[in-house]
Amino acid sequence: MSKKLSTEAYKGVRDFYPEDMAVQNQIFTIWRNVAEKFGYQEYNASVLEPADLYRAKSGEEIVNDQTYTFTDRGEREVTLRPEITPTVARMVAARKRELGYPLRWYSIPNLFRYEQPQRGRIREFWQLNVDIFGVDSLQAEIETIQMAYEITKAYGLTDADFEIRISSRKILNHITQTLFGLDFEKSQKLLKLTDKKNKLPTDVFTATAEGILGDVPEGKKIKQFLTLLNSQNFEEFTQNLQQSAEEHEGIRETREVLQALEKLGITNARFDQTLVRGSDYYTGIIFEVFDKNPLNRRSVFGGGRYDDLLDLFGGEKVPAVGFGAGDVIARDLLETYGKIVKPESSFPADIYICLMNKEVAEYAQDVAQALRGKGKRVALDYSFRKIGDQIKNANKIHIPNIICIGEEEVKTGNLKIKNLATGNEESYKL
RNA sequence: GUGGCUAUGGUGUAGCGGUUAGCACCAGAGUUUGUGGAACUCUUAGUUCGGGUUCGACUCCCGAUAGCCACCCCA
Repeated sequence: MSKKLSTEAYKGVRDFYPEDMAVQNQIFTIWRNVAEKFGYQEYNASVLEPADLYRAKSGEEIVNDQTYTFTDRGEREVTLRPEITPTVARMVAARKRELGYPLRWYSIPNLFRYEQPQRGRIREFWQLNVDIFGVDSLQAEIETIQMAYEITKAYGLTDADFEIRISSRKILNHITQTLFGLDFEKSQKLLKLTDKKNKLPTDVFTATAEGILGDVPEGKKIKQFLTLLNSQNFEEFTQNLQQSAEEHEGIRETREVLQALEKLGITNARFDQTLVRGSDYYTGIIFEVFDKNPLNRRSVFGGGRYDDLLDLFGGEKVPAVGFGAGDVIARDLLETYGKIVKPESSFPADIYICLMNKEVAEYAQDVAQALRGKGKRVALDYSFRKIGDQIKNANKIHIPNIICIGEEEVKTGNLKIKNLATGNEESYKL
């Protein structure tokens, strides 16, 4: 024999044994139920996309370092999709004129990212993506946030376990560009820093911000910046923003969303000026669902408005709002909050037919087929072992009822369906 | 990409510079049992891989690989 093959899965990807698949299906069911409850249609696409699709939006560096990209035999550069938003944007743009708006679409794609695996981050994962196209108004944001809220509740979290953080790119850009007069590049830098505020020591954060703002002599900007970031709530923030605050679009929108959510009974939404999100394509409201449990402390959902993304494909604008939710964190949450459905309750079959010897095989097949005709799921044991061993096997693979077939049953046609858990017997005649 | 920790039968683990590498579960064989999630007996199977130090390495050192954690990044 030559070198033995490893039984391990490829780095950063998972095998789904039946018990893992059961959990995966449980998660997908939660996602599908909520998406369809809100009238969303499912779509999908190939995992392969031309590399240019991601270069256009994310830049060369991200494509080279963080995706699986290769050259095919026709010299085309191909990437395993690291997200599906560019794909859905492409699909919508391709049929822009013939699709009816508002367009509500969802998908559960597997995505690939070439990263160092760690808790909550692996190389292949599944993600629910929900997008609504063609809605200018804030109703789109409100609706998708409501969906994120419902899914989080379905994971088993209570309102106190998580919070919905809401921010606005319009406000953030207003601060960096209008208020502080930063150019695009510096603005991006400051926003990235803002996103990390809670992770960095205060003095490091302040020093770095000062460097970007570059007003060392007076220090007026940095003072104002810190005041804004340290605002305890939305009202305090708007007051600190002063002058044009009331008229500013971002402020108005954020207030409207917060109020609408409260009216819907969603009380754990709050404004968070340090929420930025990595993606450059967001144009308005952005939001995240955040688990407050110290075990997770991670973003469960993230999304926002991206009105300009479809411009990449030319033609007129299509406004869009969407969010994504990963299966890895969903699994962690279901585990944390004890919502995993035990595999014992998901039987592969209803009835297990135990054969005493080879002679009864044909008869047993007939019985099985008759029961299947009545909508029962039936599996047979072909080992012809001792009846005790066959029952043991039925228990191991979680089949609740058995029928034993030997010479006597074939002769008389009297069958007994026995429930292994309760011991109850039910007569059955073929 | 960088750093820290880890790696023992299929699974979970114990242990040691010289041991027949121990235990539990699982699996397999057999005995008993026509209805029981059974009992009893026996068996198989392991030091991740590649170097080095040593009389001798599962044990110590280096490298690779994989896992966990953190950084980076996070679409």
